[in-house]
Amino acid sequence: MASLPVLNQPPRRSGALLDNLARRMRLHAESVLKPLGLRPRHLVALTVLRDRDGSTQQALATTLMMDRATVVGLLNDLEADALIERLRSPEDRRRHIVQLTDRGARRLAKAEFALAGVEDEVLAPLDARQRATLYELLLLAASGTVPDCDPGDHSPEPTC
Amino acid sequence: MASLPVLNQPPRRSGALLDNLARRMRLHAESVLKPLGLRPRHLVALTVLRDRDGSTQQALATTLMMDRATVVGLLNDLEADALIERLRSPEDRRRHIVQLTDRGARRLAKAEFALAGVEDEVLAPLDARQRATLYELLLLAASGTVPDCDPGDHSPEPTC
DNA sequence: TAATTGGTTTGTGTAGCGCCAACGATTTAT
DNA sequence: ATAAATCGTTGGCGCTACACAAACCAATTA
Repeated sequence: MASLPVLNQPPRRSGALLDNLARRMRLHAESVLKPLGLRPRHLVALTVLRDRDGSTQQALATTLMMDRATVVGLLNDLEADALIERLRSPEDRRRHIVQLTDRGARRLAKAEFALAGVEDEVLAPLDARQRATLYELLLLAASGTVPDCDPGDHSPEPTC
Repeated sequence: MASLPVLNQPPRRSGALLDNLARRMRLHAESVLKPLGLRPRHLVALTVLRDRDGSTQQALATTLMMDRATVVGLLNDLEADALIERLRSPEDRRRHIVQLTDRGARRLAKAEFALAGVEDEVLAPLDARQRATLYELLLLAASGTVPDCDPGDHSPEPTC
């Protein structure tokens, strides 16, 4: 043991703050999303689908850590709006392959664009670089991967 | 506009990821917190109180962005367990000053310690430094200071 | 005295989700 | 061929958490 003098402090878990921040974001997001026919839950699914397109529903449930039944309901909503498609897998015809449609991608982009104000309000104390860092940390934590390391990389360490 | 070539990409809002991550954390945290007689919502309040001890309930509601009535319920739970105290403010005896008790601080530390496993699971892809960064960003965003706004201002427009 | 404010209680409504059970369709194991 | 397991689907039950509104007391301010 060499150099970690951080034993006296309480651990300072992020869970609670995460909870609070998510609630606040959600609260404001709802009204912004409503004109687009979306609810926060849908945005979660779409966001994941953008990076994990062509997933099985099962795989989706695993990534999202959600019950299968819940995912089904989610996808029903999205499919009813033609934002995603369900295709039968050729290899195993029990499976459904979930595909983001063009319409879905466009809607997602539109929603994210519309959410600028919400983020500005909730993440007000954070400057642009801090927000970028936050996003990267969240993405890393959520999916374990950084899809494409873009040039605007502000992460504190060279993960990519 | 000088050096950021990031205009073609979708905005990549953090909201959805925040939502998902918070849900996952919460899901695991519930079972860990139950033996301690706490629920996630309580931990949120305690965590904020650690940094904003001696706040008015109104101030608490503002920082947490919660309805006053909801905060009352929260504090009722905590006070029933002697984790916080409500003291009348000497200056304005209408107000209640919320104070974290020793018991409350100890309970919070205990809870955070117990949540180590949960965070390890949910934030697995993040190393210690990244987690620290995440916590700092979350805390900054959460307790983000409405200092210039005079306390009497409840108007819906964020003019300040 | 009247109006306002901080906190409290109660009730109504909603969103989101976990969990379980049952079912068709399909695949795999025996 | 028959049985078992798997994927998606539907429906139902229950729970947490919260917003919102109304009405109230106590204390402060006009």
